[in-house]
Amino acid sequence: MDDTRERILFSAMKLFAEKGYLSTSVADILKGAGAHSGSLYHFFPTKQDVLVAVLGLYRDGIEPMLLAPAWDGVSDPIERVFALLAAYRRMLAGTDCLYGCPIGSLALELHEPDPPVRELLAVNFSGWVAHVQACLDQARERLPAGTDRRSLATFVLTVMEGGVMQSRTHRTLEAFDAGVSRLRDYFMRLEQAAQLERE
Amino acid sequence: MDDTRERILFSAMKLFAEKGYLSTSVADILKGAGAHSGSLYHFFPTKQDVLVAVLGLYRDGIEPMLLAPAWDGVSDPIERVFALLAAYRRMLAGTDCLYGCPIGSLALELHEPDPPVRELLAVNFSGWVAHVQACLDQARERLPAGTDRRSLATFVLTVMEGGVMQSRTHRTLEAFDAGVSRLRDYFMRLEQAAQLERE
DNA sequence: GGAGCACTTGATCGATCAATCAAGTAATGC
DNA sequence: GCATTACTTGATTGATCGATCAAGTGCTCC
Repeated sequence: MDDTRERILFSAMKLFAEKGYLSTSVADILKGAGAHSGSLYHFFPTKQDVLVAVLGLYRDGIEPMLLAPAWDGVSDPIERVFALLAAYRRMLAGTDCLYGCPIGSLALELHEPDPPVRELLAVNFSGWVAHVQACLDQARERLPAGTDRRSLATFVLTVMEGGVMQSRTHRTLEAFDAGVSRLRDYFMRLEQAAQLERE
Repeated sequence: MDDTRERILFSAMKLFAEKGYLSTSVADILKGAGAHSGSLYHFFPTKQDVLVAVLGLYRDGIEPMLLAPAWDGVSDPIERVFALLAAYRRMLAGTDCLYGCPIGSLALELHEPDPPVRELLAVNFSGWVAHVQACLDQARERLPAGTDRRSLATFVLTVMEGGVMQSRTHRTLEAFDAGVSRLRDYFMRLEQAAQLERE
């Protein structure tokens, strides 16, 4: 079959998200893919190259797999930011707070990742932040003058990842919801301040 | 010697923070401690029990090892919150953004930790949040009436952990600093709002 | 001084790991 | 119809893992 490479890739993606990179053995990946070790090593020089390919899938999937469904029917740029956070909340809620953001998990699991891996983790974060910043840029006039929108977009990712981490640990949505509520409050105050500026 | 147990414990603490739990072998711990496997297994039934003991050290060390030095000479309760964040910033800066919060790293590395481990991770987070909330309670009158101070304290940990994660990945303090700046801005606006309320 | 206990030493175990490789199959190009 | 290339199969390798254990050391208490 021609799709062996893809079956291996998606099996690895699933397992890395569920059990992490180190706890997933090559044998696990092969079992999930219905393939044999020779096939995996035909397509990928090492296990780490499988990870690199998986991180590439995430990078390329941000728009079509994550943002498109999350933003379906949501046009307001600031609401889109919170719709994205709501998508992560659904992921947490749908897995009893077991799985949140696979990139964040891998980023902290791999303490000193080889350059290509760290690069791809960083690219995934940057891509996410860039899309959020595009929303903020669109809502530029609703934010106080001089707002550092790149910094604010980074902050949104910070709140998401920090919330996911705590919610996974406590197995409760409380920390994630607290983060989103506080971010809501912050945005509300920013919009209020911008409103006052305009008067 | 009587301190073998302690040497093992502190060697494990150091290595878990540097390389994570899974990437640290029992042999690594023994080498760092100058001990032999029989000694380790005399004091701890399994490697996981070493982790449990290390997490206990962190839990008991929050006040004397983390807060006391961070808050030395800082009495204002809200400044204490940011002094704590500054301590983490120093940790990041002093290690080229390699090491941030060991609890956060372990929390995301161990995807489905055994109950005692997850419990101790959660207890560490809760203890940290409780101390921050104590600061906020002290500054109660400087915050808007009805502010959920527990939620706000959780938010502070969220910002710290999310910032550390990104800064470690990018090997840059930018994301961490962005988070702290935004949190500063948020607190400033909260204090302003409380000020207006009082008039 | 001897029994009992706490702890150390280090060889060793079976399991599991990522990775290799020779042999085999099937499709393509000429 | 033959050679070439792409891919599959699965046994196997050596390394490393957490954990065990029998033997030994040295202290304490009576």
